[in-house]
Amino acid sequence: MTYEESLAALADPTRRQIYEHVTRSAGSVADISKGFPISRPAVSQHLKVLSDAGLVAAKQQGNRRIYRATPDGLAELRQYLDRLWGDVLGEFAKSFEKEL
Amino acid sequence: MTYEESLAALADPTRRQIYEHVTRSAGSVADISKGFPISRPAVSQHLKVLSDAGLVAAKQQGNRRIYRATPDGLAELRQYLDRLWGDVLGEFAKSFEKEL
DNA sequence: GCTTACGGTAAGTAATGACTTACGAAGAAT
DNA sequence: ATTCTTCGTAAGTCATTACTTACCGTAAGC
Repeated sequence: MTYEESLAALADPTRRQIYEHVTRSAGSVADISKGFPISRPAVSQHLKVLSDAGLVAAKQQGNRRIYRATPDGLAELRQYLDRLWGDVLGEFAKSFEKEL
Repeated sequence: MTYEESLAALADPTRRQIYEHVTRSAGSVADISKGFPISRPAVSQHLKVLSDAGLVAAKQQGNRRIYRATPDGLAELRQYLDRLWGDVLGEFAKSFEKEL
């Protein structure tokens, strides 16, 4: 569960769409698959990547697994970007000083 | 210059390293290439992707191009993640209510 | 019991993309 | 003027990965 994994997980367009869907409403794999033009195993594989990144988590409910979004992976990613943001603003300010 | 581009740009490990390097200190393509085990054209291609995403920008200086990090692309990405963060926290809270 | 629904995993394929070398254009230096 | 540096781009190669179909285990329904 690192920010690298979250970054790689959200980079793929369809996987990002799946994540956004889960973000808005949790559901079983079959439910989630309904809205996408790819096969159910493909969705399952995407959910595994999202799960490894800490972006979603599954709760077993009888025969089905309910996937829902978790804050963990996203929090890590936001923290990393905040660090970058600080560096960028710092260097950006320094570049102005040099130009004067 | 969309958040999708920034996401895809930062997903690749070596490209992310290049970006972080530029973040800390601006420099020419040759300068940046010094620290990496890949060819100069490869670095150039990575810089193009970063540039298209609005993460870096080049300033022509005679024969050389000085690349530096720009806030634009990173700002878009952070904004997108903030939107996601809100959705995730909202759904996360609702899931607690349901369990009680 | 048997069958049906759910979902993870294996294996194979096709597309994407990260790299290489080769080349060409444009400015600096001698 | 020509030589050298800088850097972008084209073309080709190799690895990664997103997808497919096929299969298996497990729980629910009849």
